[in-house]
Amino acid sequence: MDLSFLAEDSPSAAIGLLGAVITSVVDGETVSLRLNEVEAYLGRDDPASHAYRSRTARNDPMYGPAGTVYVYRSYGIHWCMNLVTARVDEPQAVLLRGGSVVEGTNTVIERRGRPDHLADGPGKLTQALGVTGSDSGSMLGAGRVSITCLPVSEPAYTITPRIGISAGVDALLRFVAVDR
DNA sequence: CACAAGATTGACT
DNA sequence: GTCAATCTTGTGT
Repeated sequence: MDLSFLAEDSPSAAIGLLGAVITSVVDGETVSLRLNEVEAYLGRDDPASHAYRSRTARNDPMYGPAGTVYVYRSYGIHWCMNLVTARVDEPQAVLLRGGSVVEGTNTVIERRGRPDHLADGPGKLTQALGVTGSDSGSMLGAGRVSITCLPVSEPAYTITPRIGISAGVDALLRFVAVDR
């Protein structure tokens, strides 16, 4: 799988991820999601980014190479998953906000504890894949998570401001696939 | 060292 | 629509 597009700036990488299929193998169970909602975070100049201030133990993976997985705990309860983009020491990432299950539906229903709303939110998507903080810092394809399919054609998408942030609210960096 | 705020979700009124 | 759960970072004392 050619993941070189992840080395571009996060907005470009985010668009390239729309329609891509991400797969995890956790506890012997394979789950695949087609991504349809992502957000770009720009790093040091982006007040909404975790890398806006200093480099810490949490955001350290953001400074790694494109294709690094960055997972953080949200509101003390959920895990949220990003894919690092751009180059080393340039802390950019794409937050995976939503997707549709294309493989392992039964496993996802079991993990989510309900038959619907399986991956329509960053915390839900991460739980569906079985990804936790222990996956943060690992590399796509080398750990439990990989990209197994890219969009076949240019994805149709809409652009909106990002969700759930209080700084940088004007930036149009959320990308939602039109044809889910 | 104390404490407020957060890239959210699900249960409840 | 409203609200609690729960932990880590960043900032101030």
